[in-house]
Amino acid sequence: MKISAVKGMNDILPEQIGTQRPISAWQRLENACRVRFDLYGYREVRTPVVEETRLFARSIGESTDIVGKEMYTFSDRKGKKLLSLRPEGTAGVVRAFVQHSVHTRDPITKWWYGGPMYRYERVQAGRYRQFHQIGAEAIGVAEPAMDAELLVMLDRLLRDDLRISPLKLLVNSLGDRADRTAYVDLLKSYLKKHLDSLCEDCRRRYEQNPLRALDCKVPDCQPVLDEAPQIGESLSEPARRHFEKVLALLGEMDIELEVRPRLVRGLDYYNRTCFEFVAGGLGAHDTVCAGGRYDDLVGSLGGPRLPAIGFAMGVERLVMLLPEDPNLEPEGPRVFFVYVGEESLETCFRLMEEMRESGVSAEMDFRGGSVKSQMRRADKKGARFAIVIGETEIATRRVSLKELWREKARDEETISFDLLVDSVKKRLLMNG
RNA sequence: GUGACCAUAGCUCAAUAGGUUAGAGCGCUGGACUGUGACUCCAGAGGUUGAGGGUUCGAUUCCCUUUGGUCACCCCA
Repeated sequence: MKISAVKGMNDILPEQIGTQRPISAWQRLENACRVRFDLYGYREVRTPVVEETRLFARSIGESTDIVGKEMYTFSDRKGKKLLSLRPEGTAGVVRAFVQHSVHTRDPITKWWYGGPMYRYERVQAGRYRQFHQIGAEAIGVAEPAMDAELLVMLDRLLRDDLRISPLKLLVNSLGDRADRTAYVDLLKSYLKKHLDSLCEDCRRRYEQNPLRALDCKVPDCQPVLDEAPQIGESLSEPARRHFEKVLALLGEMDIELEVRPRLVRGLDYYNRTCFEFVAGGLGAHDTVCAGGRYDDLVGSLGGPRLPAIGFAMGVERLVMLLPEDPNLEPEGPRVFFVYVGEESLETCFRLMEEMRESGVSAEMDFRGGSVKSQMRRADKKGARFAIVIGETEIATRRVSLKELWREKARDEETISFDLLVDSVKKRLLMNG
């Protein structure tokens, strides 16, 4: 019986298989995030993969596709509670923040998180059922500088640290709740007049979520949408000033961006600033990072009425775009021991461990076989040195150190057992 | 939920019009060198042609069903 991984859930292997990047690419991305977030005062938080379903329903929105049809939901053994695999990270993080009354210790909380998320969707390029997000949330600051700092941090991370290119930052303001409801009314009455020139999907959106119609890609819809009222015109004075300040601060830092009046977000909780980083070369899903302000969410989950802003990055999408690492380390052992006969196995075993204890990676092939086949393996693993140990070496307590990689370098020098480790270390220090 | 395309060795792909024993490169194992890799040469292992059914003297090839994969729509990171 051959069992393979569940559809849409992928293995990440040490080496590259097909288009699936090796785990080293993931590690590079994760390390870059860790370093960058630390620089800006974000601390890591880890929350469970499973939460009560109501948490997601309340925060993400009952009417969203995510909650309506994409969650992995089940009842636990006792049957009382409905649980779900998390479809995104913010809800759980905010829940943890509220549950532990974190705001009582510090009025400002900056947290980052990462891990697998789950959505039951048809898989497609850049979209999986188990996928990974790395995100951050800054809770407690309403000032526009917070928005700007977050965007500067992301721009530096994506552009400078990860070298994602091409990359575009799109921003918009959704206004406050009242602005949004006023605008939705305005938009609806406009769309109503043009329903017959809109596509089928847009007519459905008109009923369900008019804002999403603005995102429509159907060419025939564009003329109508271009003429549609823009949310910018419906912003309250404070919301407008907030947005302008964000843009001013970003301009100050020479952050390149595009204001997209038609940019909206899929989750219900966003207000004011929202943004998206889009890259090329990913098929239909070019967004690698998205987020925005959610000033009402913490309060609505039973916590203090604190403003917040956050984002999430799609790890699979970013990893796919990560340029090859120019200075990739050879991952093989530095030293490979080759043994000839049972007695030399013991000697190799001991010397190999001595090598490792002093910090030099070493391996051997316990399966034995011919010296040739063991040497082949040493080469294949990318070892720097090979050491063959047989009867003569044991008798003289000396080994010859063969340097691989080099074409000629026949400098097989004999070294006594006692000096072996030091000698290898010295050579490693001398040239790489 | 809707639609399109694909499926042959571990990987990438061949196989004339439906024809005999399904091939190649890479990888793997071994040998040439009985204690020395990488280069070269030689050999070997590895296939229910995704699965099931049908048409046919004969199916990798044509038809149906099914499973899996890929991509797009919806939606989203």
